[in-house]
Amino acid sequence: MKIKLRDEEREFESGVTTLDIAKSISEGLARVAVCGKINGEELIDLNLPITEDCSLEIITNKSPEYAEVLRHSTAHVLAQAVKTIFPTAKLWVGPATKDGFYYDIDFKTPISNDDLPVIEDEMNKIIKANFDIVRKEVTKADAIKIMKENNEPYKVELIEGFDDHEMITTYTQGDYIEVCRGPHIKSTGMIKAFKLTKISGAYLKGDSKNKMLTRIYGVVFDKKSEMDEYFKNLEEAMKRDHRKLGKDLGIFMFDELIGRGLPVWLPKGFLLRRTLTDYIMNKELALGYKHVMTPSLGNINLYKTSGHWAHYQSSMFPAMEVEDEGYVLRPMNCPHHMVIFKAFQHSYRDLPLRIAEIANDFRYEASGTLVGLERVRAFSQNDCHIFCTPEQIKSEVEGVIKLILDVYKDFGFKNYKFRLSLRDVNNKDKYFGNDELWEKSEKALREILNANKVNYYEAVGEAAFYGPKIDVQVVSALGHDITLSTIQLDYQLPEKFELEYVDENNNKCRPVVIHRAVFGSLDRSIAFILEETKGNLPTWIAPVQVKVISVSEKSASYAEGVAKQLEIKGIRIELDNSDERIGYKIRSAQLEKVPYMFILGENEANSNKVSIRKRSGEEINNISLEEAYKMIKEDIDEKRISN
RNA sequence: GCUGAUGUGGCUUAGCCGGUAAAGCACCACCUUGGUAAGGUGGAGACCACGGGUUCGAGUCCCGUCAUCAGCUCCA
Repeated sequence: MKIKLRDEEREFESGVTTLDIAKSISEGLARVAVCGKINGEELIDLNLPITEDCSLEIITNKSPEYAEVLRHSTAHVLAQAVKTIFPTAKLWVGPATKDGFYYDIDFKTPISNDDLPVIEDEMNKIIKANFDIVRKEVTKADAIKIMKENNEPYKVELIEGFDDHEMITTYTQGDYIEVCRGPHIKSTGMIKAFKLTKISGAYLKGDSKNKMLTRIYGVVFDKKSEMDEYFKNLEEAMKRDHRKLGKDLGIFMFDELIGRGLPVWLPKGFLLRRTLTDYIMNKELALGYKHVMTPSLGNINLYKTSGHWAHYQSSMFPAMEVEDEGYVLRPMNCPHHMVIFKAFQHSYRDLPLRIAEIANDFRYEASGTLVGLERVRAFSQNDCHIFCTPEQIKSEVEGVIKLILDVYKDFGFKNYKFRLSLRDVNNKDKYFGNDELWEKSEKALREILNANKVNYYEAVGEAAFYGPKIDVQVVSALGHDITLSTIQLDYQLPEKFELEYVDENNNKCRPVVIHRAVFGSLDRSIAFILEETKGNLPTWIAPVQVKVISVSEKSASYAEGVAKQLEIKGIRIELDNSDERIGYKIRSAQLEKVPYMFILGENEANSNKVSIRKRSGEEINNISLEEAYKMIKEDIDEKRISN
C-alpha cells in the first residue's frame, strides 16, 4: 500500500495507523503525531487504521509548523487554566505569535503579575493530566449554542461572523471546550517547557475605540534547553539596547524638565551625528543633490495647502497663534521643499532636481509610544525631494535604492528587508488621489524592485496618504519592526502646490516627486547602529578613535606630543594623563569602547615609538607613529566593520 | 492616548511587618608614578520623582500629577 508523504512516497502495510507512520518519520521519538490531513481532509483519529493508498500530511515535532501548533495549543491550556481559576473571565482569542503565544481575556477584576505563577501552576496540572485534545465538527448554530452555554459572549460574537454554512470545529481537552480552526497537539502532556512572560492591555479586535482586554503573553518550546536559550538571548538583547549603550557611552540623554521624547545629544553623540551627516551629505553632493536649509516652523496654511493639516493634524503639535496667524512645528519637510521648487521657473532640462536637507522635525507622538531614540517627538531626517518627469521615475528610484544599499554596506547592515508599502483599498478615504494613479504608482515601484532583483515583501495599508512607498525595515533589539529608509512616490503634492516645469515643446507639465530618506530618522539610525555594533562603533564613526594613555607621569609629555600629532592629522583623540594606574586607564578606555589605545611609557618615549592595544585586546607593540597612523587611516578609509 | 508595572545620592542597587536612609562605582583630597580590564586611605554628596492624605510618626500605607518600562492603538 502506497502512502504519499510530504516529500516522498513510501510503502506501508495495510492497517497501519497514522500514529505508527508518524513515529516512523519522526525517528522514533516518543512525542510524535500532533494532527494531520488524509487526502486533504482533517484527521479525526490518529489511531484509525489505513487500508488504501492515500496522501498523508502529518505534523510531528519534526515538522516546520510544529512550533506554531505547540504555541497555539499552549494558549488553549492557558485559557483552560484561567477559566478554572477565574470562572467569570470571558475569552476572546489566543493565537500563536512569532516566538510565543498570548490570550486576550476580559477579567471581571483585573489580575496582576502575581497571578501568573498561580496560572502557571494550574497549567502544569492540566499538562500533567495529559488530556487528549479532541477535534469535532459542529454546525454554526451548535457552536453558538455551546459557547452560550459556556457563557462566552465574545466567542459567540466571533462565531456569528462566520459563514452560515461553514462547518466549525471544536477542540476539547478535559472539561474545556473551545471553538477553533486548529490544528492542535495530540494531548496536553506534549507541552514540556513553557513560561508566562508578561501581562498587558490590548484593545478588543485591535481597535482603540473598543474595550481593553487583558493580554497574557507566554512562550513555549519543545525543549527546556531551547527556552533557556531564548531567555539568554533576551538578556543579550537588553545589553545591546541603545538606551543602555547611549547612556553608558555618553551619546544622548533625556530629561523630564526638557520634555519627554526630546533627545539631548551629548558631545560624543553630537560627534557621531556630525560624522553621519557629513558622510551622507558628501555622498549626496556627489550624486547631484542640492542641500537647502528651511525653518523648523511653518505657517499653518502651508500644511493646509499640502493636505497635512487635514490628514496629519493629530500627529502635529498644536498651532501657535501669533498676530492672527497660526504657526506649527513641522512634522516633515515636503511642503517647504515644494515651495522652493515653485519659487522658480523650471525647464525639463533642470530635472531631476534633488532638493535635500538635514532637517529637524517634530511630531506629537502619543506618550505611550515613545521609546528611547526609536520613537521620539523631535528628530532629524536626512531628507530629499526629487522633482522629476514621469520618465525619470525609474532611474531616480533605482538611484536611491543603490544609494541605500551603498550606505548599508558601509555600515555593515545585514539584517534588513525591503518592503513595498501599498494602500489599503478597503480604507480609501485615508488616501489622496484616484484608483488609477495609485495602481500605476504601485505597479511602477513593484516593477523597479523586480527589475533590480531586490528581495522585498508587500504590505497592504502601509502606504503614505499621498502615495506608495518602498521602505527598508529592520528589527530593533527590543524586537520592534522599524523603518530606517524610505522612498515614496508622490503625484499629489505637486498637484496641491500646482508645480510646473516646461517641456521641450514649451508645454507646462506637472513634475512627479520622489520623497526619500536614507536615514529616515538620524536619531533612529544611530539607535540601530549602536545596537548592531553593540556599541563597538567602527573607527570611522567612533566619537573617540584613539585614547592616548600615559603609563606614568614620566611619559606624560611624550603622550601629549603623540596626541597632538594625531589630532593635527584629523584623528579624534582623547588624552588620559591622569595619575591612575595603567590597568585602570585601560579598563576605562575599554568600557568606553574606544577602538585604539596608545599605551605610552618610558620605553616608547625613549625609542620614539608607540604601543597599541586594540579594542579587541590585540596588542601591537613598538611601532613608529607613522606606521600606527597609516594603520588607523586605512581602517577609517575602508570603513571596516569588524573590530 | 489606553492597560499594567516602576520611580531611593551622577550611575547600579539594598532598605524586613510604618520608628527621620545603606552599599559599590563615579566624584573630591592625600598617599602612590605603577607596563595592558579596578592601588590605598579619607571626604563630600539623597528633605527617598512631585503634590496632597492617613498616622504620635511615612522611603515604606492611600489618592492625584509627572516621568520611565512592557504591551495595545499609531508610526520615520
